[in-house]
Amino acid sequence: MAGIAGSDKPNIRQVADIAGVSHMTVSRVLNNYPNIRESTRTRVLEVIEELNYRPNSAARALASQRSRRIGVIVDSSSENGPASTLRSVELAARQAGYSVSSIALGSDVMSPQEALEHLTALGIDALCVIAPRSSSVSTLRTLAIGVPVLVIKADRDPTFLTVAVDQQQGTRLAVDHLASLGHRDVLHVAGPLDWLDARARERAFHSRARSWGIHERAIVIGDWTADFGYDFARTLTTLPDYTAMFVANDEMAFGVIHGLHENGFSVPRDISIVGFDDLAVSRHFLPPLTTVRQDFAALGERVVEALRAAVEGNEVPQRTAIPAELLVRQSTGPPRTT
Amino acid sequence: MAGIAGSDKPNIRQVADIAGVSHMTVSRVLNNYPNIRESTRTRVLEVIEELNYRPNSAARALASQRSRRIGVIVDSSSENGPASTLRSVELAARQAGYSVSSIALGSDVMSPQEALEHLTALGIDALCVIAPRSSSVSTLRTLAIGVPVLVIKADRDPTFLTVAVDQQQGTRLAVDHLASLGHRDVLHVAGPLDWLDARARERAFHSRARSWGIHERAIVIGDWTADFGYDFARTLTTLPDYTAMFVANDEMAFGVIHGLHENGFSVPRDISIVGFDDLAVSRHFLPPLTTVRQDFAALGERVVEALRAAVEGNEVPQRTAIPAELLVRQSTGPPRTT
DNA sequence: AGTTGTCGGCCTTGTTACGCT
DNA sequence: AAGCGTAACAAGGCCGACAAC
Repeated sequence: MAGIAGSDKPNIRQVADIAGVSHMTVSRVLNNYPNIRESTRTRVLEVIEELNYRPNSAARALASQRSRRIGVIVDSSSENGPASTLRSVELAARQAGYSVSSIALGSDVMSPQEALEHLTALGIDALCVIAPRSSSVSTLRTLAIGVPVLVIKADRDPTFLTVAVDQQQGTRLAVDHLASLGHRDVLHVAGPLDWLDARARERAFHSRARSWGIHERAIVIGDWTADFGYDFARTLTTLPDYTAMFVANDEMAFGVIHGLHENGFSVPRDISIVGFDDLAVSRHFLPPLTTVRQDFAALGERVVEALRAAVEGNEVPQRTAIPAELLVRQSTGPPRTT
Repeated sequence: MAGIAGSDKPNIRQVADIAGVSHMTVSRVLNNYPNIRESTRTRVLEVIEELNYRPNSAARALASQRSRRIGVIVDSSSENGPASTLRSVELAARQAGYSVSSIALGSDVMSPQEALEHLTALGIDALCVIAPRSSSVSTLRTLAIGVPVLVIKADRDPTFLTVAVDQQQGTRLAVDHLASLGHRDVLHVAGPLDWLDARARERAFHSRARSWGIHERAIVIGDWTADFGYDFARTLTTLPDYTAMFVANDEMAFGVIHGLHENGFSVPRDISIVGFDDLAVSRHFLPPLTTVRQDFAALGERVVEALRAAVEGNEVPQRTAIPAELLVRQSTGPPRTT
């Protein structure tokens, strides 16, 4: 088309013809087989460069029965955690030569089964499940999948590989921070308890609170949204008997602070607040939010490492925990002295 | 393997054998060809159901030279706008029977060329470019791509299809709001001007400000981050001679409010702030942020509609603009009277 | 007689082109 | 002409055969 003949996409045999070898030699060069003479390899690579040849991934997937694709099922992809995790998985996957196809569950009309259908129809070598509710995990447990499955969750699992940020340790950081400021009456605003992360934080909160002798009380169960936090805080018409809150994510924490403020209370003077996530805006909230940061980039890398090992038949780390980090800002202070 | 013979994935010929037809008939049933007797179609569909047969997408892509995949290049995928757009494109694509492969530009070591390389190596039927800088668009303009390309940007383009939220109209809403509150001295805090959206908002701001007789002044050019907004606001040790700011995105607006607050100024009493995006937390910021909302869901649908039409050879809408919406909250009020 | 390097043929699964009733 | 079939093809990978050193 462009004057020069053969501007169509070259295939492996054209490369072979020009290099004066068989198509299999080209294939071996491409796949780094050992038994190729150096001069042959160079010649082939030159022709590949010259023609700007790129192997056709569909043909490759068909012949090798390997798609080099990782399927990702992501629950509530609009939440910060899941979204960040997904992006980090995508990045790590690409760097490992894999592509990613993701399907969002949650608000869509999309069950785990359907999502899995879509992905297996696409042809995936491995499956990663992000930020799942326990119900999603249960469903997946009943399904025959045929490829390695990794679930991003904190607890060890008999069926799946797991990788996660250490929710327990992150929660400990938060509770220890409050306790060392002197708080002995702390409310936990949890996420929906069918979410594994929410459950893990809730359990860890109770356990750590107990060991500090923090007054045990009923927790509040939210839905991750700032709206919930706001509505809840607006119900507090008088100062409650606790002096701090450990809120399961930053968004709810924002809502809580907003609601408290509208009711005439001040953070941290009247109540201290610790969040979880460290959103980009958290340090610019009024007041800047003390929160627990999760290293999603590391998470994505561990995920891809593990799945890749599983796919390629190498030694697989059965479970990986990534440490969390506490960022102390201005939403926490000593308890009020009334 | 599992006792029953043939627990492996069935292929089209096995379906054909059991249904007593040729594999071509099965193919025709799958692709809704017209000339198939109803009874044959039913029989084939029954066998497909029974075997739980799913066509192999790699084989399909190889034979048909169509991957039913849309490649997406997304600039700064961590920003809210791009991220939301990407998710909406993914959703719309899946509903249209397409899959999506996305590559993030920006902080990564990844040029538009490389991204395009990756995607074309994967085999895509169409390309969508999200939230691009003008430099990315220029680069792409020089590249022969071979598939329909849609760029999400506000201006018409000779080379590419375009779809976008109407930045000009959205900006008008913001400026009109401030003007009708009485503001005649407004500062624009822009995004990086090599970003098409930032540039569009800046142009629209100037044009609309002029028609209201708003005092012309140098704009401030930021980088979309809350950190920038904060640093800028901290430089304002005394009240400036303007009474309102139109900030090009909510994140910077958060930073600005934070910085103003630390300098002892109050929003909106001393200065009114309008943002752009409507993040989930914007309504819970202190004060809740007046902002311009973009309908990303509609955006994704239009994108996929247009690309699909282009791929399948139907009538293509060359350019689509989606209206924006102003949300008036509490970060804006009448100008201070000093 | 072994290694090392290369070749041709057949395989993957579905679609396109054409042809026969 | 509606309804279906056969052959060729898409772009690679696997494997046995065989030549060269």
